[in-house]
Amino acid sequence: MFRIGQLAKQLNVSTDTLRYYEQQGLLTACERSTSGYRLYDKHAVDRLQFIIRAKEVGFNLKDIQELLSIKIDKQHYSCEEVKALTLQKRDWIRARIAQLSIFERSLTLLANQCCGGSEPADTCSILTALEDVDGAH
Amino acid sequence: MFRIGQLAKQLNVSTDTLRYYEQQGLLTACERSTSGYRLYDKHAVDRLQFIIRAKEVGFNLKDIQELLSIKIDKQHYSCEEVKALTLQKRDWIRARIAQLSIFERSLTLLANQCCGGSEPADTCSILTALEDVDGAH
DNA sequence: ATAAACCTTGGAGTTAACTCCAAGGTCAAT
DNA sequence: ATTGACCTTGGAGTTAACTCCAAGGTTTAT
Ligand SMILES: [Zn+2]
Ligand SMILES: [Zn+2]
Ligand SMILES: [Zn+2]
Ligand SMILES: [Zn+2]
Repeated sequence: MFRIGQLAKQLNVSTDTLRYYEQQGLLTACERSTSGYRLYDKHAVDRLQFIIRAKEVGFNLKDIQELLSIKIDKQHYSCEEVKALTLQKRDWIRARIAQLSIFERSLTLLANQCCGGSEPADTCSILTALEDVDGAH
Repeated sequence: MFRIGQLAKQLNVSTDTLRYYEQQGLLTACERSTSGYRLYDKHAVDRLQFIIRAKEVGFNLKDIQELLSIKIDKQHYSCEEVKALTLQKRDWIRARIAQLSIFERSLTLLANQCCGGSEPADTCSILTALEDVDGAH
């Protein structure tokens, strides 16, 4: 049994983060000391590790809540559901990437057309492209 | 001269958004009617159009503030500065894409390893990959 | 005994870009 | 004269995941 600071240090998160996770229902201390200190055991470490890993692959805390409730009751969930969650998140990320890629291309195009010189920006093609009504979209 | 609702409708934004832009110093009404109504002219349309275009290529409102202050005083800025802003934003977007791509690959890998069947998730490879201490990173 | 390091709670602040609301004033038409 | 559409302000709420703070209680070491 160890206290919040020790768990935090062990997995390199802040104690504030751990209290936040508890508040979000992700990771509750299994016990409290007589003075009210949170006490954790090895299972808590595993659970926190799971949370951290899930974050590393792109799940948000809401996703992770779902994953955790599946994890503690695997019999009552199917591979199908877990995979669906994973693919759904992947698709969301793909959509976000697609949007950002459009931005990236637009900005690259704009930058390529600008001379980047030190003369006044009077005729800067970036500015005129953003101004002009007939800007090709 | 027209009022906020007409400008909003013309460029398909909400009046709340326009008031927000004013509060952020992006677009101020050139005049107020005797009763306090915001009044805009053609220049305001151009300016709002500029803001919208800049958003469409990925600039945020803070970037756009900078672009606008360059735009209204082009003599005192160089192409170099405008291009730098553009490239800087592009690089930021590239970094974000890179992070998301890592997520995307991780999730795809996880999904590929899971059978996705309707049997219980007892041995689901996605869950075990997130649990196992020796998970290859 | 006392200082340092740790813990508690509740609540506010952060970022971005809005969005919504309440309470009230204005304007055009019927 | 009264409806309805429009406008004003100020302020709160939204999302995500923390982060920071204050005021106080606990533990450990010297
Ligand atoms: Zn140039
Ligand atoms: Zn230029
Ligand atoms: Zn399976
Ligand atoms: Zn599976």
